[in-house]
Amino acid sequence: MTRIRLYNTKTRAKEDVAPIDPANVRMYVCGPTVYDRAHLGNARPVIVFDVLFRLLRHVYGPEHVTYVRNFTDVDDKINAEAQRRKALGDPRSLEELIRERTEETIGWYHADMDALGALRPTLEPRATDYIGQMIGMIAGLIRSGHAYAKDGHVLFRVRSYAEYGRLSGRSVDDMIAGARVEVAPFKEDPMDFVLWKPSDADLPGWESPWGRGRPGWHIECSAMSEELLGTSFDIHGGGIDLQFPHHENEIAQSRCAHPEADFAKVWMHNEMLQVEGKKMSKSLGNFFTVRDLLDKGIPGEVIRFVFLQTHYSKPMDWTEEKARAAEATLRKWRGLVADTEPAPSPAPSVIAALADDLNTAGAIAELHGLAGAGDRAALKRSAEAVGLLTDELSRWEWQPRIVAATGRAEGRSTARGVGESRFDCMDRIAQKLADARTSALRSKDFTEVDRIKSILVSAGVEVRMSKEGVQLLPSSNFDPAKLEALE
RNA sequence: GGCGGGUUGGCGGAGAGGUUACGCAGCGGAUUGCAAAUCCGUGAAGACCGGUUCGAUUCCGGUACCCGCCUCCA
Repeated sequence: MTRIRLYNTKTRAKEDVAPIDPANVRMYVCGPTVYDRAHLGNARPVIVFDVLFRLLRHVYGPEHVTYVRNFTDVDDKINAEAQRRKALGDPRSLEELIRERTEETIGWYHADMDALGALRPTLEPRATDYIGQMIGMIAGLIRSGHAYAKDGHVLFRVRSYAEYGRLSGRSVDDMIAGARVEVAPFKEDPMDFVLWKPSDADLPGWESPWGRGRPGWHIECSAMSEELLGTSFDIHGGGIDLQFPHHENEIAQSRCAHPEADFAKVWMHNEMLQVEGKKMSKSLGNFFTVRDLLDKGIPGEVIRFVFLQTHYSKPMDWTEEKARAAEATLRKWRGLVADTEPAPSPAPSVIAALADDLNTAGAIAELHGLAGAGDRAALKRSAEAVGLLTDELSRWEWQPRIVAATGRAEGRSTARGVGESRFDCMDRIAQKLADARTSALRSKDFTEVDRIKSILVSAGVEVRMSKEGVQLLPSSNFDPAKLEALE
């Protein structure tokens, strides 16, 4: 069996993965707060842990891996959006507006992540469906002295957990010394964090022993992971920015609630995304969502490829240049594996790269090797192991056909599935160009051929002409409107 | 201020204490009405200063610069 090695943030070392129960390998990843479209940075953990999910399924069997990724659907930003809509005159109740907002955001999230070729996790719990478990866990922490209630709030007593700060390598005293937070009056200690907080009448709330209120952010993940994966499980993932305080707090809550258990054995953190060398932020004007890129015509598969080129533990830079290069490579590979039956299993070299702490860049290098060797079946199957060259992601590419100079069309044609209409004119124009070229080759007057070609190029269509015939390849920025002059 | 990550050829980006990463771009050639694509070939690196070693880009220490977290942003 393939030995998977992963870098464990908790021990700061690469370790062999030894599942608690190989018949049910369990992974939890912190999911999105569903208040708006996912931005490009949100895609990174999704793709990273999707590759790990695929690898675990490959090694332990698809039915022996449980992957949980939550939706945080109770949050002040969600409330703010709902209140904004209400202020704009929407007659519905706040609860209805919140429900609508989270429902539509979850729908967007699924659509966008599907477009990136990410498999859906085994379970996608919503925080609001686990309020009871959270209340139970908080009550237990109060009983054991790890938490206290004050003025409708419940706070975790950080000093009661000696190992607090272990994951992120911080000491409580250092943090207090450098802290910039003002201390709320209901806190015993500045480091204590909220488990439960009171809700006003105009905020969503649930009845609890401490009054009507809502849970703090950190308790959600502790309660859901325990309910769905147990008190000890194999892998916990998320962005490096969650390492502190979110993951530190999760560990404190869960280990204090269940001192006999380990909680997560391996902690994995992906590094952040940058855009053209800078942090993505609204103030820098380089903030964009996954949907923005898809709408610009950049295929999800291209986005995925760009992400996989950088190891998850390193900061990654998104650039237009990378997207262009990735698209060129994928075009080449897709041409190579078209109509190819995948090999029964991925190339061992690809699996070996992935098993070495998810070395996706190394895996892609191996794929280049397979492509260079012309091993189409292995390329297709191996690429699928990292979620590339899958049939689900093939829609972006128009499968070009060659219109021969003899006037007869050859080969397969048209895009598969959705989006076909965009390319409806392609065959007709290709034929027109092929005809013009046939007569030009006789008359030696290429004026008309060059005219058609330059219009196509300006519309974002690559034109290839050879003695086999004419081939048109619309690129991702193809604009059908610019072809009107040819109609 | 505290904690953490990074610095590899023109660009992107891996592994390995001694032997070609890989891709893109470039250059030379084949092919082509032009061009593209394709094919063949090819040069190019390891921030800086020390140390360990027969030998380090790879291990250790320091310096510089960049980035992130410490604020419910993945």
